[in-house]
Amino acid sequence: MSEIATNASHEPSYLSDDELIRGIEMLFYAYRDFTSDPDEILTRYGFGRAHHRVVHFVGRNPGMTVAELLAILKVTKQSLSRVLSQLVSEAFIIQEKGVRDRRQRLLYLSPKGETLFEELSRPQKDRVAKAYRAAGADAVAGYRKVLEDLLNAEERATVLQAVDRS
Amino acid sequence: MSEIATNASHEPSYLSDDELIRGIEMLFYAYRDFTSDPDEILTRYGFGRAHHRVVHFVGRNPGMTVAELLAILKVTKQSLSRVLSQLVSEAFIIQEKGVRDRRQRLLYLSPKGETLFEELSRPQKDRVAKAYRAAGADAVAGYRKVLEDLLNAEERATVLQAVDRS
DNA sequence: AATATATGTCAATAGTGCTGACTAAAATAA
DNA sequence: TTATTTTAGTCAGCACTATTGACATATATT
Repeated sequence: MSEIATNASHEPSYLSDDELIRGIEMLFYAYRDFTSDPDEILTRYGFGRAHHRVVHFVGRNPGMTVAELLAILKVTKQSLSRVLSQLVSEAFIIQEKGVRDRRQRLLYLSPKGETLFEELSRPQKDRVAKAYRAAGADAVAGYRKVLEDLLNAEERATVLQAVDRS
Repeated sequence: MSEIATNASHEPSYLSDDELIRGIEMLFYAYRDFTSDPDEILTRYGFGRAHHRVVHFVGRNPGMTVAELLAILKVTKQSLSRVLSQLVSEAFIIQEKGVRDRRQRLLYLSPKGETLFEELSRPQKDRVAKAYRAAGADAVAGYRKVLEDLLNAEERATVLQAVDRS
């Protein structure tokens, strides 16, 4: 077994095998509950989680390209294709040819798409706000720091840039 | 719009609309990368994430019943049935009749299952350990506090009990 | 003109989830 | 004892999300 599994006594307690597994499980539980509110709303539209992800990231990054979206979601273009086509044909998302590169399809939310974005993000923002309030400023900073350090190192810069774009 | 969306100036900055959305996105990114290592291992076994979740929670709660597992995973028994049957028929999981209630099927990992559990949890533990080390004790406490507060209130007690069982 | 890039599409397959309908066994209540 | 409830399992069918591979189109770059 590794030194982590055996938890040598000189390690801080939060690095014990047990605490690490708790950290894993907490993330599972939080993500499970976190997605439950939007899932309910999406069902009413006949959409799934994949649609939510597209609406979210296009809403946050108006004018992004399909390639950029693929890089964030880490799915294949064939997977994205289905949900994106639906969202476009049902007029939640608008595609415009790129001006600099006319091969690109720049993605925007329509007003209808904006409304869906708001509807989906409201319960999640409320949930995060409630947790942030309950936990306090220091805990929030710690939460963000740990999540950041959980990311694949090679993507940390990209993600932080994406998140900090606003 | 709600008071959260408009972010009245008397709110701390971490409760601004933008910071809340960052909190949402960080969770998405962390979960995305967090599941990537096990996913790769599972592919080699012909398994998916659902198998991982079963192996994990049975490994952590030896002798748990099917009903308990369903409550944690929040899926239907029909959904669980498929993956559980596979894991049993391939001898990763052992079912034993309950002694107190012989309708129950108490779930245990076989030695083979233990091995898979260890193999799957190793990269995740390493990832969490690395993040915890980098972030430090206070940040870890904050991380755990916020995740806890993100849970559905009515399940917080259950989850914390489950996580604290060890 | 040749090559590379960005996007889209068709076909086939896999994993995960759902509902509904049913069976079986065992526990519990009347 | 008999009736009801609980726990678990199973079968059929459907939907969503994801995959790979092959190919097409338009545009940009060299």
